[in-house]
Amino acid sequence: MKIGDVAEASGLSAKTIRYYEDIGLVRPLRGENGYRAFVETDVHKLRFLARARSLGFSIRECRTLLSLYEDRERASADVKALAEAHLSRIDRKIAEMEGLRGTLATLVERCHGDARPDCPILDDLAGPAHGDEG
Amino acid sequence: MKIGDVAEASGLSAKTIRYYEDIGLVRPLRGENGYRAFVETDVHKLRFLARARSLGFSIRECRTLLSLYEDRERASADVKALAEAHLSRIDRKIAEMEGLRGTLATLVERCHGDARPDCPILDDLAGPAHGDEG
DNA sequence: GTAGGAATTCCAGTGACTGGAAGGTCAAGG
DNA sequence: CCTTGACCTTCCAGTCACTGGAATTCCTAC
Repeated sequence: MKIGDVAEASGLSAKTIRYYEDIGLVRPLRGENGYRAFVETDVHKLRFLARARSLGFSIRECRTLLSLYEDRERASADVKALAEAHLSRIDRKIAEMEGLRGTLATLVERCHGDARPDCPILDDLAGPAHGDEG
Repeated sequence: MKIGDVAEASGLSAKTIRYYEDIGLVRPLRGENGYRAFVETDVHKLRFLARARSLGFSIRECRTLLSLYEDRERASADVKALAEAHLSRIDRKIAEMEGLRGTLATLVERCHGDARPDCPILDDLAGPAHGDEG
C-alpha cells in the first residue's frame, strides 16, 4: 500500500503519516522506487493513532498507548491509569473553560451592544472591578 | 518603569512583554542605557492584554480589542460581536470536550484495571466497534 | 574593583502538524 | 517514444504564543 491509500484508510493526511514516521511512530518499509510500502499492521497502528489523537491523547501518550497495545503481556491497569490521568486533565480543562465562559457571558450580557462607546466588556478588560484603578 | 516592575504590575513575564513589543502590541520608550522605559498607559495596556489572554482571546483578537479600547469613538456593538464570536467558539470547544470526556469515561469504566491483558480502552482505540474491520 | 542582579540581544525549541517548492515515478493515451 | 497528470519523494519554512538559554552590558552596593 502506498501512502495515499493508507491516508484514506486511516483518516490521517499523507503529511501527518510522514510526520509520524519522522518521529518514529510507524516504520513502513520502502519499495525499490523509494516509496513507502505499508502493510496491514501499519494501517492498524495508524488508525489506532488517529483514534487516540481524536480523543485528545498527546503524541507522547500515544507512544505509551501504542507500546502498551503492542505488548500482549501488559496489565490493563497501566492503560486505565493513563486514561484516568487524561480524564482528569479533561475535567480540569472543562471546568476552566466553563469559568471563562461564565465571565464572558456575563460581560456580553451587560453590554448593550449599540453605537454608544461605553462598553462593560472593555471596562472589565481594562481593570477587573477593583474600584480604584487610576 | 523598567520591565521587571511592569512584569510584576501586569502579571506577565518579562519575556512575554518583550515578545509583545516584538509583535507590536506595546511600544515602550527607551532610556539612554537602552532599557525599555514604560509609562502608566503601557502598564494599563499590558494588564488589559493579560486579562484578555486569560479569557482566551487570541493575540489577533487582542489586537482588535486593544484598538477598539483605544478608540474612544468605537461602538460597543463591535466589541460585543467579537466577544460573542469568542463565546460561541468556547461553547463549541466545551461541547467537544464533553463528548470526548463521555467516551473516555465509558472506556475507563469498562476497563477492569487489573493485571489481565485484555483492555476495553485499547480495544476501542484499535477499532471502534464497527464489527467488521478486518 | 568586584560581586550580584537585572537588563539587553539573538537563537533555538515547544507540539503537532501544514504548506509549498523542486524533483522522481508510474500508468494511460496518442 | 513522448507527454500528461496524478502521485510519490525530500526538505525548508511557517503556525501560535511563548519559553529557555547564551553572551553581553548596565547599575548598585560593598
